[in-house]
Amino acid sequence: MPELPEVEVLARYLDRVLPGRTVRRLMVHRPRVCRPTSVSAMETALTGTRFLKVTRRGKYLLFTLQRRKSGEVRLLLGHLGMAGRLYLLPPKAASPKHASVEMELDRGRLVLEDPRYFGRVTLDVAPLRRLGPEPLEAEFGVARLAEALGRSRKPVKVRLLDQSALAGVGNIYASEALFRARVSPQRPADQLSVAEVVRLRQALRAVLRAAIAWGSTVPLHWRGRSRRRGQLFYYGLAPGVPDVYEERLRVYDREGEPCPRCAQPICRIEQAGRSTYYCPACQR
DNA sequence: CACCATGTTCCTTG
DNA sequence: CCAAGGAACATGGT
Repeated sequence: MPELPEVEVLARYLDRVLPGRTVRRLMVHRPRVCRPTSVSAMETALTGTRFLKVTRRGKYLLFTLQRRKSGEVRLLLGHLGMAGRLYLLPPKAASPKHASVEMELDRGRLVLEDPRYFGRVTLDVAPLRRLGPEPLEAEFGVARLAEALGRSRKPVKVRLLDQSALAGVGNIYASEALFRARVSPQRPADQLSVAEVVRLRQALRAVLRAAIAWGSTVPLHWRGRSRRRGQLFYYGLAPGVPDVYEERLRVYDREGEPCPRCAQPICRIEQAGRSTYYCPACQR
């Protein structure tokens, strides 16, 4: 689920629903998700604060909260890891099996459901300083991408996954962007031509923007009632709804299928311990 | 049982 | 300094 577009879609949704609501109680089922912040520090810092806004940086959710009396503002970081989902539940609904953190609000509960427990909810904002530029910002020109790539001889696919070089690109969209740019994932990052960097920048932005426009690659499903009354909540895939997740991806998880451009079979290789999908004929 | 999985960090080896 | 590899985190799907 969660790369830049999915986190962006979720942040936009939460920013419509959370501002103004108060954290009544924090329930940390897995203390690890807060590290290095302690559970008690989290409780002290968050209980009684109000959401001001929800934004995104890389794959992180940024929750800005304010304490009413003092006006003190704090930042809470959320990360969905590999499989995390964040959504609102009605006040009395049962906790999901793998809820790692729940926040009881004035109406309902904000739940991080995360079967693999790789997700984070923490007051430690240090990870933000290590992030590279945002690929969708206007300032992210060819020069910025060239700068991110030019300092590394690693394969360009591996470099794209480095969050300190470029923020928000994960394993799916790295493959997809390289395919659109017709650049081989195995090319050393610092050896792309200017024309290739131009294509890759355009491809990255197109792929990410398309996924956001779609509503994320994994279709978001909304349960509950009226959107206007804030009853709506993100719940992932609804039962019986076909998973159109993969239909939009051109190469990811399509080993052996015909390339949509030249019909040669898509290849899967392993890079830095992770799968890369590409067309050896189109991408050089 | 085996192998794979949308992420990040830390550690070792060269 | 860099690159590359592995392990750890923990669970579920095929």
